[in-house]
Amino acid sequence: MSDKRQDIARAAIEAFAERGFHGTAVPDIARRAGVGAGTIYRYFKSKEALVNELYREAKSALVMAVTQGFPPPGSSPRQQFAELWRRLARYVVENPKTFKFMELLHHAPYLDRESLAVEQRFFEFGEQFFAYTSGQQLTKSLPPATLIVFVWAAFVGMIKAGHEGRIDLTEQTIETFESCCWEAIRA
Amino acid sequence: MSDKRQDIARAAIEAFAERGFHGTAVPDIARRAGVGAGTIYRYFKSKEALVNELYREAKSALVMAVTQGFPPPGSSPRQQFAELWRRLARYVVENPKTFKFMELLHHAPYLDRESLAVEQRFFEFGEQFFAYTSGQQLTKSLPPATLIVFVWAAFVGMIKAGHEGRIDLTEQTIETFESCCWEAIRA
Amino acid sequence: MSDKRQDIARAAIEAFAERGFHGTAVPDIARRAGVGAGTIYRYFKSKEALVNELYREAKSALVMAVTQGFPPPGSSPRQQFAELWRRLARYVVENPKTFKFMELLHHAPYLDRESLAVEQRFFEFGEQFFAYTSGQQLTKSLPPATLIVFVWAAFVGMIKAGHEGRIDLTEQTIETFESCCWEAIRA
Amino acid sequence: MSDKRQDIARAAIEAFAERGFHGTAVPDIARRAGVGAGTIYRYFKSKEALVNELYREAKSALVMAVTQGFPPPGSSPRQQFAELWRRLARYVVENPKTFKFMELLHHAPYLDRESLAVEQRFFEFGEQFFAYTSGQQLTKSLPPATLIVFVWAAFVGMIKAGHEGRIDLTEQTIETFESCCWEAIRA
DNA sequence: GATGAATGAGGATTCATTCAT
DNA sequence: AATGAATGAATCCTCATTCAT
Repeated sequence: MSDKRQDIARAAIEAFAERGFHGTAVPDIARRAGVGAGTIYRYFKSKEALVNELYREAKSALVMAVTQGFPPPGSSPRQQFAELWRRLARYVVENPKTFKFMELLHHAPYLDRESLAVEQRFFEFGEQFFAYTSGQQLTKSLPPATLIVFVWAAFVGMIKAGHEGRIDLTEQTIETFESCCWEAIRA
Repeated sequence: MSDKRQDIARAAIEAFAERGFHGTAVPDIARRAGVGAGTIYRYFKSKEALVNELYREAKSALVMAVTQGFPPPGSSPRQQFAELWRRLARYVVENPKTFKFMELLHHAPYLDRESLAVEQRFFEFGEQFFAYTSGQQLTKSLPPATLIVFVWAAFVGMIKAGHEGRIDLTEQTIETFESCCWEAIRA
Repeated sequence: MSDKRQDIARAAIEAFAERGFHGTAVPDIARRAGVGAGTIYRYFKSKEALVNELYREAKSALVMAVTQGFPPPGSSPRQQFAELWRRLARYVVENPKTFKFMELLHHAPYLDRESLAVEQRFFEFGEQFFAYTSGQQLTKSLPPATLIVFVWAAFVGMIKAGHEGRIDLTEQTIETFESCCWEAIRA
Repeated sequence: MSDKRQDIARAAIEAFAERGFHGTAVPDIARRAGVGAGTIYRYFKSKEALVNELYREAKSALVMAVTQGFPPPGSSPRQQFAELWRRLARYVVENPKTFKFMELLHHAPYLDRESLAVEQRFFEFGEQFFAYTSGQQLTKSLPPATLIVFVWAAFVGMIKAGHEGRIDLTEQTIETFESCCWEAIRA
């Protein structure tokens, strides 16, 4: 008993991650998903709607994975930062295609307002965290936006380099990047 | 006396930067360049050849801008790092479309072996620098690849955040990121 | 207890009348009829079979409405002509969609032999009437086919003009057209 | 030296006349015209634009054929009516496909405002004529719209019957219909 | 050399029809 | 009997590439 919507979503994310939005043909997605081309249109209004729905779902899942039960009670901000990094890494290592998909589509012109709003909420969560740590003089007194940009940049770069084979995404490496990152932003 | 190849290259880079490879039509490039569609094929064998040549040229120009007359004689490694960061930033601020183009195309499946080789040389230059600084115990004793990945990640993330309006790409911000970055990697 | 075949027939006639044969999708008909798409194929072999059956039924109903109990005993040919005109008009005013449907499909390439035969019988009835009136020297000594063509043309044009809002289909107008028509063909 | 736009127009009119708008595939038109499918889109923005442009051109040509140098100087209204009828018939006999095309498309939902405006001007010309003749008490004192509707109905019905093989479109028949028509509307 | 009209393969999407439930 | 999800052929349209001028 297969869930066709699920099959299509998975196939589409893989295909988009590999070849981009315009580089991916709807019939290719259908073939990968093991469904007829027309079937995709029973679940998604159009190719654009498909990519937007998947983007929102992926981004929301990432936010969920990171924020669910966060912060762990009794943890220090430094520990919380480490926890965030670990959660992000775990999600991405477990869903490499989904992450590539999100990064490739990031800020693409075919993302609609709603998709961008989900993206925005993701950053706001980070900003709130750093607004707090900077208030506590644990991190540099820089705009929270600057801090989250730096941290996210380092994280994304690490993952991409891993996917490109430039570095090995071992737990060790991931921790190394995390501690570099903290040293970059700590007060 | 206009140089048509130059016109085409500029137009193509802009178009690719805005809409990606598959999202850009060759006739659109021709129109932007003010030439006939057929003319593009006098200078480039195909759309793929075009994008690959442009990618190599752009990456090479970036390498040139960064490595020309580097390191400044009598400068310390710390000063050299700052100089590298400044040169990268200057190039990117002066050629925003070209940078977007490079980042968008980065590791795309239509880049050929030769283009990837240019990319590789770019990273090798960074690795050599960090091999030296780490040898001097100025930067962490991590694989040079790890350091260059971190630094490049921070740089790219900063520029992209600037393009997306998430932060302001003032000299001040650029310097801030630079010093954060150094703190992240210094021994 | 709804008669599904009836529902489908009504829905199909309306849809075909509005958008034509090729412009109407079978699932649209199903939705309008309040049945599943597959159900249509329990009652009709195919879309073509559907349109042909409906066409024959509609044309037959029109013939019925006109010829049932015709001619009224003791009526003069002139009165009979008026009666025919009135019956046609009544049928059409009461079944506007059906008339539009018939006219739109008239002589379309997907009408099969049997449907055209029903069409043919309709004209033959008219020809017989005019063969008689011409024999009586009440109408012009023209081929009956010519007379029926003229009369039917005027009738159809009147109705269509009414549907298009070019004239008002009042009883008055209908009578006016009838008397013009008679003057056109009377001896 | 063939004019491709002309080829496409002719082919499209024939195809639309035979199978209707939705029943005609763009590649079919291309094949008939002896051009590539893509070529059609160099001359017409879309299938809808194509049908609308052709409709306007056809209707305008018909108006031209009828109104050019009309009325003949020194002719009586009765003669003028005959002349109109003759001109219409000549145009239609010489351009049978174009006439079928116009009639099939008449008041179709894909005709745009501009196309309907051309249609409107056609009827207005007729109304003006009958406003004059009725003013002269030569034709019945009925609304000009009613008269033009009647006459146009008879004309169209005659032509269609001819195309369907129901009557022969000889000069004789055409004249017969004309005189019937006049008798129908004369005062 | 330069052009841009022409092409047709390939793209997104629709829809008549089937069939498992 | 009735359904409507699933299909894939066929639709309209785009675009990389060619070639006559």
